[in-house]
Amino acid sequence: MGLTRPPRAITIDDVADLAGVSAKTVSRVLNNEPNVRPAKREMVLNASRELGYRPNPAARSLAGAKSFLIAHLHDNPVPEYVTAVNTGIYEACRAKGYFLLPEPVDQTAPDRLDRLQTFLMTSRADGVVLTPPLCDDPEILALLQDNKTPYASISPSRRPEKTPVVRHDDRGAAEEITKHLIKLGHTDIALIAGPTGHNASTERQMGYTTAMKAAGLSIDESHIVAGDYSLRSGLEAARKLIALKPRPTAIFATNDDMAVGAMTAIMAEGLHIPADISIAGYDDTRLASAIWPPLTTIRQPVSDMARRAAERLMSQDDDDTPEQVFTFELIVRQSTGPKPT
Amino acid sequence: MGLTRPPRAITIDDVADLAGVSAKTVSRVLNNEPNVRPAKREMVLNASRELGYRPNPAARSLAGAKSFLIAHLHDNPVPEYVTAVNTGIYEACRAKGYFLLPEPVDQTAPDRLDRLQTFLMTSRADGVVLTPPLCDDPEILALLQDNKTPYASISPSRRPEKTPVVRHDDRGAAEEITKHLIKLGHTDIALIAGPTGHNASTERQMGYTTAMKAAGLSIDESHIVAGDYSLRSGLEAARKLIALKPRPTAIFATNDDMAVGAMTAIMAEGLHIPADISIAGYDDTRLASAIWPPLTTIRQPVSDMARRAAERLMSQDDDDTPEQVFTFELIVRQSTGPKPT
DNA sequence: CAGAGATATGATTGCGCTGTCTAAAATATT
DNA sequence: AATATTTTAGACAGCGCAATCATATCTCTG
Repeated sequence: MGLTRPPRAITIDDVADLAGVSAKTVSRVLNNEPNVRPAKREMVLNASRELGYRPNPAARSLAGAKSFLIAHLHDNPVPEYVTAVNTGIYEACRAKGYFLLPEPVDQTAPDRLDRLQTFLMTSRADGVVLTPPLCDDPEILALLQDNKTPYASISPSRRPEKTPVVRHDDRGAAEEITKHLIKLGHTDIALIAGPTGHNASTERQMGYTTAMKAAGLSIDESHIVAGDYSLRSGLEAARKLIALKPRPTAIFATNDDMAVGAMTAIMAEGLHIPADISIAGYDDTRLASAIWPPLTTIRQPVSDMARRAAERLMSQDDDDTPEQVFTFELIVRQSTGPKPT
Repeated sequence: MGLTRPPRAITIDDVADLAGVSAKTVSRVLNNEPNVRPAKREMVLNASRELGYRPNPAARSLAGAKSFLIAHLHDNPVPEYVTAVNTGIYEACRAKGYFLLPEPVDQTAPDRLDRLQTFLMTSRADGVVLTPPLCDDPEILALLQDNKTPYASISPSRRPEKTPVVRHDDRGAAEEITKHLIKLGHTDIALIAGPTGHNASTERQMGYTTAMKAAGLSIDESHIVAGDYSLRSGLEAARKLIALKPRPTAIFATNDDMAVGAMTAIMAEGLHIPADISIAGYDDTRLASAIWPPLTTIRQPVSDMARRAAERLMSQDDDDTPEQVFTFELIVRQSTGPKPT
């Protein structure tokens, strides 16, 4: 074993020799540079294919002053979200011959800036993708600018100037799912809100309010209960809501975890979903489709957004549309149904 | 802005000049090579610190024929697991100046080997960490060997020879959690098993059987229901179990998702946990501590195992202990209680 | 069909670091 | 004290590629 392997990796010169051209021409072809006649281009491509040539990334980086690395700076407790973002960036990178370098950042750590600085210098990443809450950290943004490292933000609260931003329409989505409940005949619709101060949380609550007002429905103060995005908080919020008289016939929880918590509380009470109460969530997590009944929810295209963010970082063309808003998807499943008669 | 930044990055020669030594000596110091007098070592370290020098990774790779990259090949649908493994590898890498390169592999894709080959050649990763099910794919293992890429496996079914392996004691853990239920007085203990053919699943079932037999308890055939690790399957399995007469007073589900599904079914039936039925899970996912009542479960130190796997890949010392077994942790929460009287 | 202009190709250099080899300094040995 | 041995330090080359610039080839124009 091993004897069949070449002792030395194939270099650009090997390809050049086989194709009968200079190394520079091979380089031009493989980097899609102009000024190569089609005939030679073909020869190079054939030779390259025949030898199974792969450029040495270290050499490319050193000579070209590019690392072909896109970093993903993240500090989000939800593995599902992080993974989805990773996936999107990965796909964009793969398509362009880049690599994804995930880098966790502890936003509460006092030395986070030092560590980030070290990371940027040692990795030499060509660009970084920022997810909440890091994309709202002014010190981190400043550090990136000082380092002249391009960055793109996913769903930031404030929009940094002149940098690519992708987001999705939280408010519109919340409005849409509330409308869905209204269409089913519900009028007493409760909201389990997210933590205050959280941007998406505020937006989602506003969407709910907008839809209710647009339908001419009054919003009872007691129908809005705050949670903290945890399953437990959803459970407790639902308990309060169930106790109300008259009882709301539908609950919109602003994330899936809280919705599932609410479902647990409701079922524990001997009530049925959606016969007695409809439940809607937000995020379309794995849980939403796993639980029974499966949850009506909103899917935001996290991976798509991340892919786009990475693409904008890698593309040459300057920012034409600096902010890009992605559409959501209302996913109707069995947890919502007509208002009980 | 930007004018304060140096136009050129700091090189090893800058450090060498400031320290009054040769570049090679700086290199020796920074790579912890021997044969540098303490005095000079200090000077180099000071100069390096003063300039904030960071070696250029591309140059290091090119000259040293090492990429300082550890890849994580994964094909697991559970984001939590993937993230935990990533975290462990990341930490090990960070400590040694390496970087983590995650690479999803679609085991069902017909071109998976080509893609993997390309990945190995283009990334030049120094080593890869394999997680199930990839670590049991003979073709992938062969490909890695052909490429002379060192690899370490986490919880493989079969143990590849002469390669580092880390695992945890599935059987022992299942035995332990079953014993926990027995100690609480339960005798009719049901099992929601995992998919057949899955190694961990088999082991966990064996642990259950062992504990039951050791306690002199008979295992009713009807008390063992197969699931597929999905929440839904746990729900359905629990429905069957609840319908039994006499009803089991405890259920051990071989993963948390199925346990939560079972809890949903039980509560929907108007039964109480753990007053009427105790539930135990496995894996200590985020869900386990989020749900109410929180789930008694087993925590396997996934991140620790991954960290160790990566460390073994990076360490020079040849495999002393080729297989390393990690201990589990029984986490007792409120979902299990004494047998109802 | 000659010369200007455009396009295509190659020779050379250097990116920043580490491996190898050799020379100098320190230490050990007789 | 002189030599042998080991340790420490530096000179130099080269990793594989892309940028630069020089040269060769081609196309167009009058």
